[in-house]
Amino acid sequence: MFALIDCNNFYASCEKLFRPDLAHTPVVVLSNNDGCIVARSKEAKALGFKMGEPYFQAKERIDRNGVMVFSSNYELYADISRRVMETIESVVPAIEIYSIDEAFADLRGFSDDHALSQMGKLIQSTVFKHTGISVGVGIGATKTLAKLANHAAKQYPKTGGVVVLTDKARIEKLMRITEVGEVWGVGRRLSRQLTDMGIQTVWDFIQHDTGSLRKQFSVVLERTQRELKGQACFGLDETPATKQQIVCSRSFGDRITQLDHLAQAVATYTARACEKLRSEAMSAQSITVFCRTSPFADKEPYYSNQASSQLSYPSDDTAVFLHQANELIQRIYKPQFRYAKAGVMLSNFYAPGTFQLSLFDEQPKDESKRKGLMSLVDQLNKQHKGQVFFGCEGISKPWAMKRDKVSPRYTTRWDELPVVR
DNA sequence: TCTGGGGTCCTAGGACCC
DNA sequence: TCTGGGGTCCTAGGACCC
Repeated sequence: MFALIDCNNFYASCEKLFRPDLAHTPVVVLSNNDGCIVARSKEAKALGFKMGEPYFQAKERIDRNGVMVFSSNYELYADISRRVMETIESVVPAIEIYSIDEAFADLRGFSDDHALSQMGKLIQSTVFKHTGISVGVGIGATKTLAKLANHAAKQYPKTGGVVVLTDKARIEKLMRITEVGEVWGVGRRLSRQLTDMGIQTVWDFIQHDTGSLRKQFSVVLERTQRELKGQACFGLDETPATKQQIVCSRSFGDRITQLDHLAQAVATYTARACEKLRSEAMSAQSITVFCRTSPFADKEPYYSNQASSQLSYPSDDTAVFLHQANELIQRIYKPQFRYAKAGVMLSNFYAPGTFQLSLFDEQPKDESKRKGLMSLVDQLNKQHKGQVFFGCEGISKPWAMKRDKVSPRYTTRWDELPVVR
């Protein structure tokens, strides 16, 4: 048995946590650069604001309806997420953290519906008591069924936010009224293709012949169908797999035209990507740099390009990658464009000591001094982000992203603690 | 004027090996 | 007349997730 625990309107709920005055106010949270709406409180949902809606298009309706707007504050959300996950972990035998606001739990050994339902309610009330965040809990024989149950828990308030999906008749009833596009693993594209084939509901979908489903689509969709029929294809991953790539990219607050600004931005992203790399205790051999103009500006020409390079042996040294990144951005920069976004991708990872040199490779230099320097830089920046940085990252950063409406980092900065009067 | 960021997995096809 | 079979590795592209 699996449970899927999902925080309700997570980012919006985090913002409300320290603002009791906003308890019944509609709240939306914007993506990086204050671009799109990425989270909505239930009041904002009721007003019809959509996920992914561009802020500038919604702004007039936001003002008119007295909606409170926040820039995203990931430092806050990550800390609240950690508290939620730790609480769930203290109640259930094992969990897999699936995203910042979701976790699967293993409920093996719980025999009857009543016990499962009690467990779901216990998770819900404990998380709320410890963190102030409300969650929905869906329980089923497979992960995909737990997801479906969770969807029902959110959709139907009468459930109280906890749904146990084990009873055959109940499963059929739910599947007959749920569109196939709601299923975990069926996105926009597949959903349209399936509807075109006459498969509208989840129930239609599980009646379809498994073999032909695999032939026409892929093994991925076959597994999804099997999971919905109660055959578990996915287990609980308690230890997160080691990353295979690290990406750091941002849209700019203002368009960039100058090469030195673009190079500064790329250097900043490179430094951040290397920091993440070291926190994974990995080294990378490849780096890709990309930049592009806005795909939405139809009055100006579109340009997008990328370039990669390979080190002769893997590294986790920021200076090594900064050098590469600078060469790469010089290669793809063209002066006549207004750049909207750039990014850096690290790949080809090796754990320490696992890289195989070839007969004619030079022995890598002794890097222990560099390692010490990098770990010191990481330590200092952990205490206070941006405390130490490379000069090529720039100082004034005129291209930095917009976050005009960011709330205090209430739980992770001494000077931003909430004040009670 | 203004449209996010960071990931994973699978498949098909090409290059190459014996 | 007759033109193999079996395999790996890599990459690009497409789908999905939050």
